[in-house]
Amino acid sequence: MKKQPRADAVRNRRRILQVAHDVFASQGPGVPIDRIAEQAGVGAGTIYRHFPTKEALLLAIVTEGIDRLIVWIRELLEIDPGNALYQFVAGILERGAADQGLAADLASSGVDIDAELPDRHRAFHHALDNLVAQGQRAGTVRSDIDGSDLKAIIVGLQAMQQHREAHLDAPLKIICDGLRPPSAK
Amino acid sequence: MKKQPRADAVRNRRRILQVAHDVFASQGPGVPIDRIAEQAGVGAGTIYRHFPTKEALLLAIVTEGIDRLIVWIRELLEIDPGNALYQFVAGILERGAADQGLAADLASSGVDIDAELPDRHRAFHHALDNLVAQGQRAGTVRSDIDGSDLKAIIVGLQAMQQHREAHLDAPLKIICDGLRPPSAK
Amino acid sequence: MKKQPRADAVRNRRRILQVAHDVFASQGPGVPIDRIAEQAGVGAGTIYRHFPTKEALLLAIVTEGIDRLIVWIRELLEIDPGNALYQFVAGILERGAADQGLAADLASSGVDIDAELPDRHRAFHHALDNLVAQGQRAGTVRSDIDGSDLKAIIVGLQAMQQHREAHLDAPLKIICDGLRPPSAK
Amino acid sequence: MKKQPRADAVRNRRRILQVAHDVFASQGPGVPIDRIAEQAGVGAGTIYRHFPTKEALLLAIVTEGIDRLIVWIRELLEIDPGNALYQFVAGILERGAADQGLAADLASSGVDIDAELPDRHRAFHHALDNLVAQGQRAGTVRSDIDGSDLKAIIVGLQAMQQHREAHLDAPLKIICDGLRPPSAK
DNA sequence: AATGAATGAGCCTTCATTCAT
DNA sequence: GATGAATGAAGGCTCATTCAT
Repeated sequence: MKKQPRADAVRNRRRILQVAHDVFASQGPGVPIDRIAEQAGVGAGTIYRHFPTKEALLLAIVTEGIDRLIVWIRELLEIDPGNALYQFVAGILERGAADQGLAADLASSGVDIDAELPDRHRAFHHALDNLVAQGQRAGTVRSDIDGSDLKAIIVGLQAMQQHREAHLDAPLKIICDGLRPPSAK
Repeated sequence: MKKQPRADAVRNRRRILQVAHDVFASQGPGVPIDRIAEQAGVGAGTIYRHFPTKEALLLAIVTEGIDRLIVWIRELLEIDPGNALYQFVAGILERGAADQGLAADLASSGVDIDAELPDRHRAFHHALDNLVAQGQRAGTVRSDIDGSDLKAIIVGLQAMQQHREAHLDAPLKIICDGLRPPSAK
Repeated sequence: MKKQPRADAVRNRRRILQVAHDVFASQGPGVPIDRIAEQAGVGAGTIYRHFPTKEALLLAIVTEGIDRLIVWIRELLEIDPGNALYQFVAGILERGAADQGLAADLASSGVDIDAELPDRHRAFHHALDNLVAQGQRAGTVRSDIDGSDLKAIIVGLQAMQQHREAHLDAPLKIICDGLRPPSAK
Repeated sequence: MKKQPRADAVRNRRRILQVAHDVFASQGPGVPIDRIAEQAGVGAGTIYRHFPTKEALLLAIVTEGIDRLIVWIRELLEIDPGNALYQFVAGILERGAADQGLAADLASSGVDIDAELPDRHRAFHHALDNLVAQGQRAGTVRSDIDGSDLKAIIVGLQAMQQHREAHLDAPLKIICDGLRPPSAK
């Protein structure tokens, strides 16, 4: 039987993930591991005990981000299936979209997230398909798109959010309007 | 009177810019200068003769990209002011708009393009304002947006194009529809 | 409370300082860091862990050298204030005063030691002033000079020692005789 | 029979020597050849046509400096053999001692001038021997020194001059007094 | 388990020297 | 002969990763 991990080890792992998340989100994936260790108040070696590689750490963070998104989508759908997609899209721009700015950076640095995390990939796409489908069922979303298209839109939104120079209210409106069925405008 | 640069130097400079463009576009700004030198068939020193810094090389490439976009916008406006914006948006997704994918990478690696290239920044924004305004004058573009909003959209489009997993026809349609005036849908 | 540094780190730091001292003294400050690392049996990175910059390493060495000189002056003054200056001057030529030969090299390579190490500068000048003043009080040193003049003399002596082709007995005698008060010759 | 060198070639050679002299004297021997070329208004290749190596250029400069010193010594001896040495020593500190600061730098960078320029070495030592001997004959210089000792003194003076922080009047007095015969003080 | 020192490959950049124009 | 572009070998420094403590 697997030994229970020590309490402090668990605490360290969480702390590292949180700190790494913040640091990477604010300074990009280029930050040295040592800086994260310092911020987290642990030794560099400790990080490597929990994550075999810097890339593994990054993937862990992205995984958490995706999981959060999936949960969030589920919540939104439970409350208001017809508007869930619009709330989701707006939310991406408002809050922790930084999570996934990381994803973009990672991607552009040659890491193929979908290949590294096939299960999350599937789960995420499933959630997105759902999000779109329920909106279509409610008649609030145009019928000629699916989850993949939404994925692309999300990627775009995250890029906007990362390089934003000003308010993104108008771009958001453009996207939302574009997502509605022809009759609804 | 300043002597004109030597023919071979000019050729090399062009070759370096082209190769660097391709390499950076496909592998991000992290690629070592040596790799570009190798690809271009020149010594690393030669690159540094033409560009004092790796960053300078990157900026030169981005500058060229922006200039091309500006020219392109002008051409589109001359031919068909009402649809120019839509052709532009579609074109970004089609052709190797990786020019600016670079810009995004650069930005995320800490270089502030707008600050480094203030004149291009202005010129580009001017062109975008124009693109939007003429569309609005023709009645083909919604009236509550301006060039800044288009800039954000472009950033998003480029991100989509860079991380594309599948066709982007639907996302493009979404954006274009969203850009049209309410009545036009 | 700050943890005390690890034993091996301390050992390495000392070893690096010693090796660097010798190597720089014998080959000038131009030697690559890698060579010092090699000589010291450590990786280049280890040197940079202890000294953030090559220049910092050089300054650390010079600092140690100056400190040694200051201590030495104090000792000489305690034993025989009247002759301390002469013993000091002679000692510079005898022992491996290459400490400061380094200083000269450094200076000629654009590093302003006095500006980088203002406290050592002051302390050293203070010691030199003392050395001269006590000799003057004892009547063994001419009265129209001060510590600054001695500093210049030392610089000269070190240069002689570094470029020496033959015995320096006579030059030393010249200097010592020149330092005595008129009556004493 | 050897072709006459072209007039412009001669002019270039002189110009390079002069510029290189000034630049090296003021910025040390570390300055890139290209900078000298630029200052001299010639291409880097031109320097290499005249001097096979950077070191060769440095040696040429030093050679000229030594030759100037030799001539100067001869002149001083013709005018006032008894005081020539003192005028020489004082002159080193006043004027173009920078010539030879170079020599010191060169030496510390591993070039053995005496070995590279054996004839100048001999000639210079001969001149120094003369300078001392004639002073001794006139009774103005102590009898227990020779040209080699003076060489060391010169090396020291040049070092002083290069690192001077303040007036060198006192150090000069010290040296001169030390050079006089016991009775003369 | 944690620590943080050590490692060493790799990157950007410089510059003496060569060579095509 | 002159030019200045091209070369490529180093050098300083960083940082992911390993390992002794």
